Amino acid sequence: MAVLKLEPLDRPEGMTTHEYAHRRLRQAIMVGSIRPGESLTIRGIAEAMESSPTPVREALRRLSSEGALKVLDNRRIMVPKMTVERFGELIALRATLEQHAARRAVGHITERQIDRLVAIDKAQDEAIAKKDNAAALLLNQEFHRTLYTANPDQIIMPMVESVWLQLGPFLGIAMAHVAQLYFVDRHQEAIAALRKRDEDAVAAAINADICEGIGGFERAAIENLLRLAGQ
Amino acid sequence: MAVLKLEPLDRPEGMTTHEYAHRRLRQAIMVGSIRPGESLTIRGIAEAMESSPTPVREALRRLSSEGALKVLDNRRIMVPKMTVERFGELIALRATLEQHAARRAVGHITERQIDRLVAIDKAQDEAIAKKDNAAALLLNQEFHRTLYTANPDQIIMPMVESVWLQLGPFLGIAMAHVAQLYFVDRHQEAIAALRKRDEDAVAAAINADICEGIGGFERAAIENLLRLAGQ
DNA sequence: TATTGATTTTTGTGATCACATTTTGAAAAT
DNA sequence: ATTTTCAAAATGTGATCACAAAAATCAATA
Repeated sequence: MAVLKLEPLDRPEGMTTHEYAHRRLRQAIMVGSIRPGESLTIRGIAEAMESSPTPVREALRRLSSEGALKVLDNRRIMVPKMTVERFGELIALRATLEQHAARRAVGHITERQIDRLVAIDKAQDEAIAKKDNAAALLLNQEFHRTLYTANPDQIIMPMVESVWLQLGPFLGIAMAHVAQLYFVDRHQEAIAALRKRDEDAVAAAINADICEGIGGFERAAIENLLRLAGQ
Repeated sequence: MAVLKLEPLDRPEGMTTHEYAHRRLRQAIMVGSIRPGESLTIRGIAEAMESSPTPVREALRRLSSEGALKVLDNRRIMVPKMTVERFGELIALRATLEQHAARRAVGHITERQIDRLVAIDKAQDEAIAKKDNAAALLLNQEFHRTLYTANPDQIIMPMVESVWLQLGPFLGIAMAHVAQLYFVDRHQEAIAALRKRDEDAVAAAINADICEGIGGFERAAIENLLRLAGQ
């Protein structure tokens, strides 16, 4: 059996086993440490995290509902393979979703929350300077999440996270094969637009942030990466 | 214990128990037959469908990941309550998601598939004429699903279904308190735009279809409905 | 050597059980 | 009548077991 490497995560008291399993698997998928196509076994995962099949199955069900995993006809479970077409769909959807989420947040976000965005952006820049890809990625996500959740009635966040999760394996491949991910972001542009409550400008900044960031990969570069990773 | 009424669904051979439980619960939520706020118990559901806690728990996990159910701090599970704000968010998100999905389908859909849309629309009109609300609702969903899934690489459909599911309970309330749901749709406009491969026109038709359909409820009417239902 | 066939192992699935926590309901006290 | 206390019932959770299906292994055959 393929040995599943699962980074141990800290487990807050009161967290259920299936929830913990969900978080650990999610994390592993997000950073691309589970190879697409590699089939996951319930017992294997349970053993790797020293628990039993029941909670692991629940975690797997959730992850498949979140689009992070695919159940085959054999009832086998795997990380979906990435294709150029799927990648294009994911980026386009991400742009649409996050522009919508940003627009819907403009009317709710407070100056205090915008200050927090500034702080997160600063921390991300520092992580980039230190060439800490993983930290930069996490801070980038936190920036976007903080913006979108400023809307208290927001219901889109799980969908945004789903897209991030489906993009995760590709990022993992990219980080493994590209010496250094060069980050470009339009966060300051977004912040300025937020201060002015300019909804269109916020949406434009978010759109550019996505399209020039991860979405900026050329088709040839994507094909190359996928080939390198043996997809 | 509150007796849970679960409409028996036909179960194709080979369908697992948790999958069957998922479908039955989903159906019940979609038509609003589970009151928001009513707490669901695993054992109660298992008993109602003559199975055991394990597969029911898996179904509940999936449904909560799909936004159809909410887990409270008590670990109790319930259908989320509807508010005017949430309703507004759901409609706005639905419009954005489905316009995107429609745009992404225009380049892929075949004339044959458009013919199928025509047939579905005709069937829906007949259901409306017969005042069969449930059938009309299902056919309306089939129309939209058929359009969006014309794109073979589409990844948005689960999200669209999630919004439908979250809107479901409200529809249930509306159908229970309004004598007759009057359906307005822009399907023929969408079909004409599809034949012309006019992406903007397709998106406009879908947007109008949503905003003038379920989204057309006035704020006062929504508040009234929610109050009637004792939310 | 490649291929078929049978046997063994692995795997997904769902029922059951034990345990801890929560909820409930009745009795007692204020 | 209201609140508090405490025991009983209900509930979520996770480990274990049995069963069937799928996969893998290996021997026999072409």
